[in-house]
Amino acid sequence: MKIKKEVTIYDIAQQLDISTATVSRALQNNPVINKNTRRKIQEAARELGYRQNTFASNLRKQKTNTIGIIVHELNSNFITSVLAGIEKVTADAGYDLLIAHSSESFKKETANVLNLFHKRVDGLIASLAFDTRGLDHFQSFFDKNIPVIFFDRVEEKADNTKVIIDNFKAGYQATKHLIEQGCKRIVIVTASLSRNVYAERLRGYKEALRERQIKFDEKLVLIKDLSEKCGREAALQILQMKPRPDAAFITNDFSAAVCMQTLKEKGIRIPQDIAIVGFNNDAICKIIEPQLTTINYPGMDIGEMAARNLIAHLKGDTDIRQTNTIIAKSELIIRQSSLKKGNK
Amino acid sequence: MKIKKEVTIYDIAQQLDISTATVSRALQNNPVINKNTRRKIQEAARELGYRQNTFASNLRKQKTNTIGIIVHELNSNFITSVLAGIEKVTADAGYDLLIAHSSESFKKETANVLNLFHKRVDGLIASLAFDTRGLDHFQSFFDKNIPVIFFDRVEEKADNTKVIIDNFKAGYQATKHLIEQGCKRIVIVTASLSRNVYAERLRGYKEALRERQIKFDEKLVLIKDLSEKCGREAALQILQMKPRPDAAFITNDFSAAVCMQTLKEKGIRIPQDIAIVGFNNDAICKIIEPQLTTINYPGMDIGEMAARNLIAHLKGDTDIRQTNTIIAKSELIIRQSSLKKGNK
DNA sequence: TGAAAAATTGCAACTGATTGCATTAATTTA
DNA sequence: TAAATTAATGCAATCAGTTGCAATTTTTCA
Repeated sequence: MKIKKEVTIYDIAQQLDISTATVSRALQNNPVINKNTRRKIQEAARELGYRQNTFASNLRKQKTNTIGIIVHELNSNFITSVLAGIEKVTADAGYDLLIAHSSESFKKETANVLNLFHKRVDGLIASLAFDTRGLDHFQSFFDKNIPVIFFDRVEEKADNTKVIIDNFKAGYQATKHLIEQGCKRIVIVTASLSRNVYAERLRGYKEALRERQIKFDEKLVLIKDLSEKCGREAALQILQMKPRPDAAFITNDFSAAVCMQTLKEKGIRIPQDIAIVGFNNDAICKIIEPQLTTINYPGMDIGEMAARNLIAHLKGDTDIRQTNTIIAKSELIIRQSSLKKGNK
Repeated sequence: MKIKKEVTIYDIAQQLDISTATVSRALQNNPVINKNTRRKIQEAARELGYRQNTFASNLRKQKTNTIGIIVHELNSNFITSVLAGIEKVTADAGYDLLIAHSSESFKKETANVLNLFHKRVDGLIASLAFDTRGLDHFQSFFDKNIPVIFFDRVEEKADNTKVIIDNFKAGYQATKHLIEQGCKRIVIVTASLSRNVYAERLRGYKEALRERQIKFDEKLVLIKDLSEKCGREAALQILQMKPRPDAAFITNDFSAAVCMQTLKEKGIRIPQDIAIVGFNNDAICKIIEPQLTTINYPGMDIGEMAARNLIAHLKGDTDIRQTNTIIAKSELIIRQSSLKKGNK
């Protein structure tokens, strides 16, 4: 099979005996070109099987119509919803997406940022890795005034636009709910406190305790990585504690599910012996036994907000430096795993 | 803040008073350039904050070093593992990935194919959407001899390289296992039979029945979309059937989990009343109660194989037309949900 | 020391589309 | 009908690298 030569606007121009300038304009539907000519050119393009060379175009136009996205992982319901939300907005506006994921590694994140910078994305939407500290690796973007919007895992102090939920409130609500169920010794399983989301959730937890005059006990705070393994570990640690805790707020649904299962294996009844609250409202919440009380994390909304905001920047509707923090609504969803009422 | 002007190889050339040709070669670490010159140029590039213009480069080189990936969804464990496998291989070989997903829509898939074609990916790895029929929408790739490799959801008749598991065998094993547990009326929940994977699994199911002289009953085949809703529906349908089935082979773990849960709610005991086998070996298998027997679908391996094969094509090690079908190993993983032994 | 070989470097064409400005053609107006 | 508008098209520079081939410099070896 012969490989067909690539068709360019020169070929079209030649065939119709007109200039490439006219062809280029016609293909962009520029009204300055005569309607008939335009139609003729577009037809010829179709017939010849012309495809635009994005590189030549990007090179000349000095922009890519592409938005870069950096997330920590792909395999969570939350992230998938965020992506869906972003896609919904950007597709309409005619932008392409370039998705990179850091596997929770700062090193990979840095590489991704650099890569997307080289690829010259017009803007960036990012959620930071676990161990990312500071935003120096985004400096290249800041220097060139390329808009960057963060979501979920953000750098709180930094002066950037961010889309987040009120993690403090979420932590507070979850804890308050557990207290209202009569729990007094509430374990909290969370991740590195240098990551805003986790620090805030803990702060909310503390506040709820304080409000009800329950003394905060350092030993009930378990800092983990929110993996499968960590769910198991947390369960075992909980079993070792005495007096035994009567509730656990595990800031990730999957870990919570594993933890709950491990506890059940050891003969602990949920929620009677230990009440459990997760975080995210992943699909698993509803298929485990008992169903998991959790915080709904509205990924789709967050994605949409981030994308909409970014596009506003790109269109010049808003100044990049006019940064702000957008708070999405989250809420406590109460299911069986935390309802001790029957126990009273 | 002033936006810095972009640094090009011309700037570097000027500063060092050499030609752009030398700069270009040096930045590619071309050994034809003197080591010292190379070092000097690379240093200057770093100092000036030079970043390569990929478009100019791609335009001239006529290739992108990018591999396109089209999947039906992102939010499954299986797909995520495949992506991880692909990434592992391609990253080493210096390729970038462009990931698109079709949301199970043929229309979106077509758009994605076109888009990646315009983006001039050097090769493509794809898994087809539910309702995709034929491969005409890939014709542009075939015409230009751009290698395309399919995995999981493939078009069986088509003459392309594909990486799959032996779905027939998987269906056979799952069914045989259930029969060995003493089950006689085995429901199979699967998806559109025009999609190879599902058709094959059903064929395996039939074969296992035939072998044990169990009559095949059309009414026990439920064609669904393998969503959450479908798990619930399947459960309700099963409850309606009389005599009641004693097993269900649900070709998707998540659906199986939902189905199982619904059955449990209705007072059915698993596996005593109804044994259940899923498909994929997603993480949920181990966190539901009872743990789910399933078919392990080695996503990572499949991704690696597909990527390795594609890269071999790209490097010219193998002819694109020398297509083949690569079968990855899959296996039955037996857990509680199907073990009726205690029942006998 | 001088010629041949090897190592470096540079020239200039090339990749394909876009766009400011000039030119030409068509239409309107006085 | 000539001048003035308006509409349509083309010229040619530009975007930033890459690379075949030629030219130059350096090294090697007799």
